[in-house]
Amino acid sequence: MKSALKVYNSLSRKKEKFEPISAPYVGMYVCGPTVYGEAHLGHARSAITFDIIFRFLSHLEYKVRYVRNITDVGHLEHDADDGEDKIAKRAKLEKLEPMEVVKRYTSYYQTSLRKLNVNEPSIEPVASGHIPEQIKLTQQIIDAGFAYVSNGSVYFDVLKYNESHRYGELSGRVVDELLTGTRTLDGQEEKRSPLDFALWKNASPEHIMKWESPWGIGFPGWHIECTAMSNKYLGTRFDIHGGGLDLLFPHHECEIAQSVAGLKTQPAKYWLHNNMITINGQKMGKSLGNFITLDQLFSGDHPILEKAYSPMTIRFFILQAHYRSTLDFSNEALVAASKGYKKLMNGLRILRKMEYSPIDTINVDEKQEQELINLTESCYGGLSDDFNTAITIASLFNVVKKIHTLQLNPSLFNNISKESFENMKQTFIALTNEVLGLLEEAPNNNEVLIEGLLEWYKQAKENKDYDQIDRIRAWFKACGMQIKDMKTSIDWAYEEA
RNA sequence: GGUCCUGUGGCCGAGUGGCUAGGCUCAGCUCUGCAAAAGCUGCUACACCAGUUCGAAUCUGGUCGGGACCUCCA
Repeated sequence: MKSALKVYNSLSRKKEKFEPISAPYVGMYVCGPTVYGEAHLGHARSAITFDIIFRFLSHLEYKVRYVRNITDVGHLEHDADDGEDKIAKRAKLEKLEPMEVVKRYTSYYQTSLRKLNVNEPSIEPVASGHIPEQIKLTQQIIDAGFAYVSNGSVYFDVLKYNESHRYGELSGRVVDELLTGTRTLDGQEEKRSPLDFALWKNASPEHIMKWESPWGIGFPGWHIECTAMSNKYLGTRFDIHGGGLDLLFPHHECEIAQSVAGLKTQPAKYWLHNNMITINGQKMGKSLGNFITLDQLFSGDHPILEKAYSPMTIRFFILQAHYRSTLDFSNEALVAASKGYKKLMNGLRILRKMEYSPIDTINVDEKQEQELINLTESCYGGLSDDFNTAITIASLFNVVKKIHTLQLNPSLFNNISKESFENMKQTFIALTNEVLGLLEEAPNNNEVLIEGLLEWYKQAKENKDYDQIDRIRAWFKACGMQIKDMKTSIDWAYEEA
């Protein structure tokens, strides 16, 4: 199964066989969020996409080191020149220390992802914690002759780089075309070419977040952090680099250039990009202001939300589409996802308790046996084909149908072997829980259930049905609770014994 | 304007030369104290035009529509 895994590589624009540089080890770097605002559905898609990849590779027994960064500095507003640091801007706006902003939104992001059952990456480095590495890498690029110092800032020399390499190999862009299409912006005088991007920016005195460097006081450019941190934790060359499709250009293109220029190698073997979530046909994003935060989804507190959607519903919704397709948000689609998710969980509940139990002599029917085997294998087929969770989920639903059939007609067990049943059961549970990360969400109406039981208890008391009373008390006890009989009412309490 | 992606049934969404995707919705049936669940059946699916082919939703060309990137963005 391991050898059959195929992934779509944005660099080659083809599906390729997945062969790690040094199996069984896999290094994966994914661009995480800039923590200057609440995490939204788009963040969830990226996180879940690479969570699945992380989980599936681990499931295939690769030893994966998954690095996902937190950008807490260096992201500029507007354009790359006279823009303001996003974090600093937000900090001013909220009258907070920049690190307060970072802390708040980092924890918001992590908490939301935890609710979505996204596993934590192996390493989650922050840009501000890697300033020396970024300075060092910048120096290496200067030394290699691909960057220049200008007015206290350092810029990557795109045209120079393009003489010996190809700037645009990932995004399919051509430098000449980029030049003609470039708008003239203010503050470009420092740069030799408008395509040049900052590796290090000179900080003005009022700038809040700044560090010392060989070129004066400043802060790192946006693209350099990912190259510096991926290099630090995964080496100069690693297996997978991921991120949102919107990061492909210029961010990932620049990463390649930085790595090739400063570290003399292509950073990643496979480049994977998840597509966007759209709302009314348009990309959901910060810039358009049409995003829905994860908390809003969970609480339903947003004008366009008709109701609240549980984290697992969101996860299921995202997994029902392939990660490279755009996925359109709508209440209707979310409601459908919610029901589909519950159907899958109901199947899981039945299967968990289901044992191989033929009622007559076993007489394996070749056709039914093969059908069951195919059903089980098709569940893997989806994930193995560029992590196509949509296909895997469709297959899982076919298994659910089979589960119901077996539950209704246990005599069908006679026609299948124990081995293939157990294999099906194990596969279903493993893929659903461990790989897709879809867990059961406990019903949240326990209060109602307890009230109902107390009502029943009261009835039993009135009827002096002591057997019934004892039984109900035992149920409460089993839940760490006890019933309190009072003169005028009945209530429950936590058992203190 | 440039580069790229995309258009699938009431809705969402896989597929990519011949084989039922799947989920949700709606209608009918079986089961059923009622209901739900489950099962079965059905609801003019592949934007349009032309071509390649024994055969195309799937390949090629064109038309129309939608989107992404080119500026911060998952």
